[in-house]
Formats: sequence, structure tokens, C-alpha cells
Amino acid sequence: MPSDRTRTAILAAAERLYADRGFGDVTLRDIVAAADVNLAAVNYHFGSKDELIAELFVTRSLALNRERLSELRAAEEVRGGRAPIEAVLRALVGPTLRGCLGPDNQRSTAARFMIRVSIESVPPIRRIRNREIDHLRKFVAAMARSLPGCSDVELYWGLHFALAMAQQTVRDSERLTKLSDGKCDVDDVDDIIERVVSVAVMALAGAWC
Amino acid sequence: MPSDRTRTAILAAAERLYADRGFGDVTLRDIVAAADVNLAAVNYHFGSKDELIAELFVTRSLALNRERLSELRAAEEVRGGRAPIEAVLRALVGPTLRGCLGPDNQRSTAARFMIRVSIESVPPIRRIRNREIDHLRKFVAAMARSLPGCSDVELYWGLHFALAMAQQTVRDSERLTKLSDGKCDVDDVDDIIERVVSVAVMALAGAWC
DNA sequence: AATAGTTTCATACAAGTGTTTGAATTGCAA
DNA sequence: TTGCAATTCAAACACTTGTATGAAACTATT
Repeated sequence: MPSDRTRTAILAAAERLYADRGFGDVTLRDIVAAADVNLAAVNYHFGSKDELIAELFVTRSLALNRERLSELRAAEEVRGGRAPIEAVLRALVGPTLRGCLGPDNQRSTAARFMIRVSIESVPPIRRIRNREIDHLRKFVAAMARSLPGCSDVELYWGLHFALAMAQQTVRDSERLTKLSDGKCDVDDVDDIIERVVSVAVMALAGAWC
Repeated sequence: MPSDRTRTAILAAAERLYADRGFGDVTLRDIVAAADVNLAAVNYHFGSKDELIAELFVTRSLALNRERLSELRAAEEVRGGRAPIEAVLRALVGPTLRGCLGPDNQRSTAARFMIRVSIESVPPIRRIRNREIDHLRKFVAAMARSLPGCSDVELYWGLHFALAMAQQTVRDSERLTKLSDGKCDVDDVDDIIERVVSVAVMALAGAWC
């Protein structure tokens, strides 16, 4: 069994740097400096920079999906597989929003890293990202259970808009804060989640589901 | 007066390349090859790569703002400075959506370039982008005229969500297409505009304006 | 046609990138 | 301890990047 110390130090440093500054301007030398390991360690342990990014991404991607699905399952268990649509949408957007917004000390590097992924879409990740579709399909299915009779197309648009609002809020919370002179509180995560969810529900309901 | 041929050739080639492939992997050598000019021409005419990007951005940014505002003004003229909220939002999201989606031959490089800007946020642009806030404020003001009595906070959220849905639809139209097996038609621009606008209106109305 | 100013060009430069190498060091089993 | 594999390390490599240089070509005014 290899002594993982170097490996994990690299992963942690890389994730934090990517989350903070994006893929564009984080070099291998930045990472090894932050992890306090030798330059060659990355290639020794991961093969290449791209493979490091890919490993980071698949790990976090699986974790996020797991978190969403466990929230979804918890909501559906309450009433035998028929959760209210609000709960389904909360399970979809909640994990990301909670991890990325709110007081600094509560933000997770993992969530912020995933947002970077959704923003920058660097080559090694683009190749893997297709699996996301399969994951989202599960939520479409859950939404269909919540709103039987609602047409598929409207479900897709509803999910799409829900994710859009959540991601853009995370991505550009600064602009919203500036525009509103701080009157829109981007640290009140629960409020934001409810806003996103309720608008998405209105979108679905307004489309005569 | 300088012979602009080289200058404009560079601008056109750069805009197209940036729109297509993003800032990340477009090099000066790519640009000059596409423009069929010498490598040194960029530095001669623009000073540096960053200044080229900046010029491209301010030009397009001003044009987009102009387009939005003229649509807004046209809508407000009809009924003496009190356009329906739908028209205000249409003026906000319409130009971008029309330029970025729809049949290939109708898409404008300019709009696709601006979307890249909103995605990647490269340093030379980040420094300029603050002016966007002032521009958006004009739309908040117009929204307030349309919905007197609606609280500012709700207006900000409404505008934020409208832009979020529009931008994400452009940014990730591919995912939506795949997810829905083509059932969500991202080429039907008018339908998309009406969807975004109507959801945003519901968001505003649902907040007891 | 001669000249001065502008623009083009091939080429070189310095800095930064990810990766490789091969020797040194470590950790651990026999 | 000895031996062997795994790991670390400093250094160098090959390559790409944006930028700078100085000579050549062009343009237009005199």
C-alpha cells in the first residue's frame, strides 16, 4: 500500500487552488508549492496534470450526485415515492448552493471546485462530463412522479431553469450583490434555495402541468 | 488615416476564434494565421494581446447595451414610459438569445463572443466589466416603472434570474438538447425568449409585487 | 524621382509550461 | 545489516507563449 500522504496533499492543494483561481491560471508549480511536494510528484502519482484534474472531477462529481440522490430518496421515502415537487428540486439545487454560498467558513472547497468545472469546462473534464446527463435523468423521472401528467418538455425546461438560476447565483453572486447594493443577501442560503425552488415550481405549474 | 485592413482583419479573426473556442486556447499565432497577417501585427496595431481583447470587448459591450436600450426605449414609447414588464424583460434577454441561438446562419459572432466573455472572464476583461452594473441599473429602473410598488429586492432577483436563465440556455444548450433527446428545441428562439420572460414575470409576480 | 513616415515581415528573445530523467533518499522485508 | 523496491528530488528538456527588434517593403507628399 502506497503512502498516500503526498497524493492527498496534492489533491487537496490542487482542489483549493482550482476552486479559488480557476483552471486557467493554476500551474503545476503552484500546486506543488502549495502542497509542499516536489514538482515531479504530480507526474509520478497521477501520470499527468490532466489526469489529476480528471481524478479530482470524478471524485467530486460522484460525491455530489450521491448527495443529491440521498436527499431525493429521503424526500421520496416520506410519502412512498411521491415527494412534492419542491422537495425534488431542493434535492437538485440544495447541495451546490449550500456548498458554494453562505458564510465563508461553511463553504466547501469541493462545491466551489465543481462550480469551476461548470464554468470553465477544461478538455480533460469535457470528456467525462457526459455522464451528468444520466444523473439528471433520474431527477426528471422524480419530477415526473411528483407531477404526473406534466409533459416531458416542460419538465426538462423546469429542471434546466432551476439549475440555471442556482448556478448563475453561485457564479455571479458578486454582481448581484453590487447591483443590489447588498440588499440581496447571498449569504442567506436557505432563502436563496427557496427562491430558486419556488420560481422553478411556478415555471412548471404555469405551463399547465 | 491608417489603412485599417490589417486591423479589422485581426479583430474579425480574433472575435470568431474566441467565440468558437474560448479565450483559453486561442493563441496569437492562431489569430494571425486566420487573419492572414504577420505575427507582429497584433502588437503593432493593438499594443498587446490583452489590449486586443479589451478593445473587442468594449466595442461589443457598447453595441449590446445600445441594442438592449433601443428595444427598451421602443417599448416604453408605446405607452409613455410605462412598458409592460414583459417588454422590459424581452429587451433585456432578447438580443443575446437571438444572437446566440437559432439556425446557424443567423447567429452572430458578436453575441457568441459576448457569451464567451460571460463564461470565461479573462483578466483584461474583468477589469472593465464593472460598467455592466450601471447598464443593468437602467433595466431595474425600467422594471420599477412597469411594476410600481414592487420592492427593489424582488426586482433585483427577477432581473438576476432572467439573465441566469437566458445565459445558461445559451451556454449549455447542448446539455438541454441531449437531456431532452431534442424535444426541447433550442433553435426556436422566440419560444425560448417567451419562456424566459414568462418565468421571470412569474417570479416577480409571485413575490407579491 | 526622392524622401519621410508608415506598415509589414522574418526572426529572435525571454519567460513559462508540462514532462522526463537519473541519481539520491527513504522505508521495509529478509 | 543488507538488499530491493518505492518514493523524492534537483535539474534539464522540449515546447509554446507573448513580445521585441531591425531590416525590408510600401505609401504618399514634395
